[in-house]
Amino acid sequence: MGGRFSFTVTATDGRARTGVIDTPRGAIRTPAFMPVGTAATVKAMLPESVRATGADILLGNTYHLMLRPTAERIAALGGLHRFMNWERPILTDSGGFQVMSLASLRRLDETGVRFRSHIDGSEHHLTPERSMEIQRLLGSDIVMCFDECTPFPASEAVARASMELSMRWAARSRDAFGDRPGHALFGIQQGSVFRDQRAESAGRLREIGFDGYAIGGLAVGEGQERMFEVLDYAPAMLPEDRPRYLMGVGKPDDIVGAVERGVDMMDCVLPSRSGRTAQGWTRRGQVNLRNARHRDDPRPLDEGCACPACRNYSRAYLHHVIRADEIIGSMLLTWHNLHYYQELMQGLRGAIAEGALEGFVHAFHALRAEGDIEPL
RNA sequence: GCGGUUGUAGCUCAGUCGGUUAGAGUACCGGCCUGUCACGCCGGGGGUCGCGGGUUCGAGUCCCGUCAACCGCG
Repeated sequence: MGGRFSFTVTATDGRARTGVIDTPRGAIRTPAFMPVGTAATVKAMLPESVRATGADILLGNTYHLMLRPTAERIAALGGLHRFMNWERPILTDSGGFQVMSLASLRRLDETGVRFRSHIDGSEHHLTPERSMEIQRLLGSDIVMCFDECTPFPASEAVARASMELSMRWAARSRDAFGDRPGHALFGIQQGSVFRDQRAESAGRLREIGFDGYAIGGLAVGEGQERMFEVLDYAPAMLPEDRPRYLMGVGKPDDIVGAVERGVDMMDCVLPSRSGRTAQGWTRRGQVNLRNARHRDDPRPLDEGCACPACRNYSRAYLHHVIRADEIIGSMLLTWHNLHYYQELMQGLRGAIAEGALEGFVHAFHALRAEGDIEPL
């Protein structure tokens, strides 16, 4: 697929930016929230429903798709977009997160990582070169460098060794990716919570040169305060004219804080996973639909929300189908959560465009401070 | 009427040779989830061991009686 990949900032407000990433598969409005579709599906959602929430781009995952159904099979079937019926942009993670999350199932050395499959025990050698190949076979629009997501807490020495390994892998990823018009390769900054390491990582990535730059190794247990401390300096270390992608974030207030600090893209499993574990995210905060107080409540989850779950169903119904473990419970709550996240992003984009971000953020926190609606 | 089996948490059950404050699953009440090993994980409340007597230092456990349910025979 020929064509362009470009990023245009259309407005700024403080450190925050809004704009658009153009790709041959369509535009991505920024700041963007990307729902996670690890195994070629945003769980409990049809792709057209995900699109209806306002998502411009989805995530897929190298590690999971490599194991099942395999990248070669997906390529033979016409690529990931066609396979999963999502024609818009897809960003694929490289497997770097699984280097951390599946630490007990893998062995790491300079060449890469050997994983023992959690599905059938088979062994897979994931290297920067193999990760690039898999992401090419999938047809990913935005390819992520193969890295190691540094766990938290990590000592300065451990964090440095991890960051330096990721930088060597970034160079190898760049070489292996080659020149693919219309497809982007993003580098990933590491360095844990150490400012000098973040700066060094950013410098090495800029030297290599990427189409976009991710901030990795955050939201891994350090807490919001320390994450924001890093975000107070990390984005400015990355090229201003390229998208900045904060990986794996987050809760709504994490997202707002990250956008205020200059982040353009984010992804998180939280709205979709929470949707399957009874947690609803609304303008008023987090609501556990399993709680008995919803049992007789005829009101919608969020009276101001236009999603199907809020338009057509009561809290009592959501409570019932979730408690009864009915599939539609996961469907409705996931739909709502993704809708709310996208509405939040739209609000942030609009506020930045109008130079009104401060007021928007103030209102965001004020409504949350009120808490959920009173019980009946 | 006779013989047998079974009565332990709301429900389904475990409980060794009689031995600490009687357990599990589920249900119930609540919490958690951040580049998805995830329809998952964690915590909490809840019992006059059918009832009454007896033996014993000590009984859910052994003995006697009794009530109930179920099975079989009349």
